[in-house]
Amino acid sequence: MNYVQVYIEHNSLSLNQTFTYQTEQDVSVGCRVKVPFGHQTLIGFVDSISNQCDLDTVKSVLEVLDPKPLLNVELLDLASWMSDYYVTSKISCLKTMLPPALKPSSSHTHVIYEQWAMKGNGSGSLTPKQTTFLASISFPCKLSQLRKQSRTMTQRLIDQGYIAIEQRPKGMSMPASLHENHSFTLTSEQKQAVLIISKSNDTVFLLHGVTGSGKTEVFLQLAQQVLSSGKQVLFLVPEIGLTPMMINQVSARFGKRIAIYHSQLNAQEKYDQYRLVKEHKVDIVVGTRSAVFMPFSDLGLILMDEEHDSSYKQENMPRYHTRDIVKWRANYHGCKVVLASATPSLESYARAYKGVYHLVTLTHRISVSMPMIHLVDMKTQKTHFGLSQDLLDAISIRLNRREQTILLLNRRGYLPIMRCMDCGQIMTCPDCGLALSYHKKDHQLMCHCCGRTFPYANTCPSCGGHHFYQSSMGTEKLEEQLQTLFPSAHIIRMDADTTRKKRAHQKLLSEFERSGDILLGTQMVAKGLDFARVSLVGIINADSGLARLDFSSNELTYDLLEQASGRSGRQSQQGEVFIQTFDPNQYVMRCVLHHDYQRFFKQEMQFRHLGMYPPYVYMCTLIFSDVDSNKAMKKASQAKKLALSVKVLGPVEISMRQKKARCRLVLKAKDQKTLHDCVWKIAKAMKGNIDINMYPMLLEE
DNA sequence: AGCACGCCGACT
DNA sequence: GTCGGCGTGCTC
Repeated sequence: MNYVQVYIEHNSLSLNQTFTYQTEQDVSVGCRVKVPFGHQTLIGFVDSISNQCDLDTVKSVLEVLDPKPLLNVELLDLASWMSDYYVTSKISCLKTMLPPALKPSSSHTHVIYEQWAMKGNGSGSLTPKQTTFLASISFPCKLSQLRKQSRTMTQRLIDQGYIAIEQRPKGMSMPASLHENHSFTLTSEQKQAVLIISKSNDTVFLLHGVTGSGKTEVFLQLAQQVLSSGKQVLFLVPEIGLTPMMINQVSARFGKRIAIYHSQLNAQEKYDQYRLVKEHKVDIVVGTRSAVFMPFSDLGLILMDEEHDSSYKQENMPRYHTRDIVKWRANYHGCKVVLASATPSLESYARAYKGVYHLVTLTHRISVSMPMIHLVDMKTQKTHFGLSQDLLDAISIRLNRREQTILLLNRRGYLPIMRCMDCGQIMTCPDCGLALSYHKKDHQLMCHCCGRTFPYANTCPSCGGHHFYQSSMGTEKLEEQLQTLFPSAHIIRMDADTTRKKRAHQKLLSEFERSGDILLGTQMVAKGLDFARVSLVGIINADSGLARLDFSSNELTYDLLEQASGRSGRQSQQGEVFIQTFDPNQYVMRCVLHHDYQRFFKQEMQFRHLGMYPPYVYMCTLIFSDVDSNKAMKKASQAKKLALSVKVLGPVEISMRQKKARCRLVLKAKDQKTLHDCVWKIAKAMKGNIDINMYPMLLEE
């Protein structure tokens, strides 16, 4: 008789312990089992196995679900470390590591495959017609497309092996491998960077390269070296939808032995990719946050592009940061890590500054110089619908020259705030207490915090008035107004509303590349896009991020402005950027004006030092919620009494969530271990009735 | 997290 | 007398 210690499928920290069951079946550590637990039957993860037990009541395992462990030793170790490091339940860590298909009680959804034609090395003679047909094909392409052109010739070419067939899950794009035999000439700076990283004995590198300095090529060269030594490479990107060019480049270079893993894949697709890695059938994985848990056996290099990006931090439990996981795994595999960004996180740059990371810098753009920045002082400019005359003139010039413009407005919807002209009331969400936005297309009000929608009746709920202030605007309204100003322009709007459908990103972007004049959108247009004809970027409301008074709002604003600027003038002509601000002397604006990251870093570090914020301290937020706001406050105060060894801010009441009032404590400590121990102490005392966010990137929820 | 147990007030 | 509130504590 064997006894197994299992973690139960409950995310609560109060159940973060093993329970012992008996079984006669074969089981190993890392398998899932079905067990009775109280009045319910649940799925658990086997943590350890023993042949004796000192408990008097032990129930039996009902069913062993996996013949083989789902996770290897490395990943099981990683889960333990994560659970401890982020003060979360171990089961939540184990669950996030698995593709959804392997999560408990998943119903397998079937994928539809489609056939792709690949270039094959066929033999046998061809007729002249067949030869020209074969030459006209740009591989890879969909087989159905070829069949449409000529069914018989396609079949003949397949039979003779000139066309090879590959099964691909439907919807997965196959990049054209046009660049296959392209020669890659590196600038001396790039060569130097590759050399330093590959020759050095250090493990973590911070590659700081201005936008357009060719970080990708450095990545690809490093990856090539590691791949040729037979090891695997993990290439992390912030969000797949926003970096299609990057994916195309990587897959064009490394062809078939690549797995692409991101949140938009369905369960089956994810499972397929997961298995490819597990069975060592691929050598390189390109993916988002969740790809950091791929079951590599022999990892040789981890590349993390745009390392400062906030999408690397998971906002649900467990609230891990990909960078931490990357470093842990690199340490386990004894491999190198390259963190790269044009605007590194203060945390990483501070570490590089201290020599903890090896700093490598790329200062030159490859083809053209950095874009010219104009700070537009909105206090003195005359404006039309929130657009300054300078920016409007610049747009007209681009339209005449058939060049493209990108406009950034960080608010979606039509009217972001509905304030009644009669009583001054703002319409708010009953669940969150935050302002509702009016969306004209659906004719409804939406809460951008929880997504709840309400029908719009053009009536103020408190006084019955019918008039609302029209002063603010979101992307939907901007699009409408731009269209009246430039009636013949082809305007494409990209925000959370227009990209809801699968693959909508790609559709909008390729439409823009083909025939668009103006691309307008929220944050998502600021990053990673690389269009040759874009020579103007306009940032409509550059100050909006600074008003939030979060410790990281300056950093986020600098990052957004610098990244957005980088979209302008990437290939032939020098780009221009118009930043509309009410405070052009603010230091974030000054630093962006001169593309001076160093100066921004030094100034911001001073501010962080004065305010005792990261990276000078380790920080954690604790949120207590209750339908009764007094009770939430009471819980928070109670917890505060336990936090003797660290500095505590709060409790403060923050916005509601799911009809519950919330109170927040912020804990800070100079020493990581002090903070860690203190949070665990509180977590145990409060029995998990608490929302913990270790090392948050933002305070505001 | 669920769910039972248990200890108090107000109702056919 | 009983129904039902939700505080406390247990689940191998």
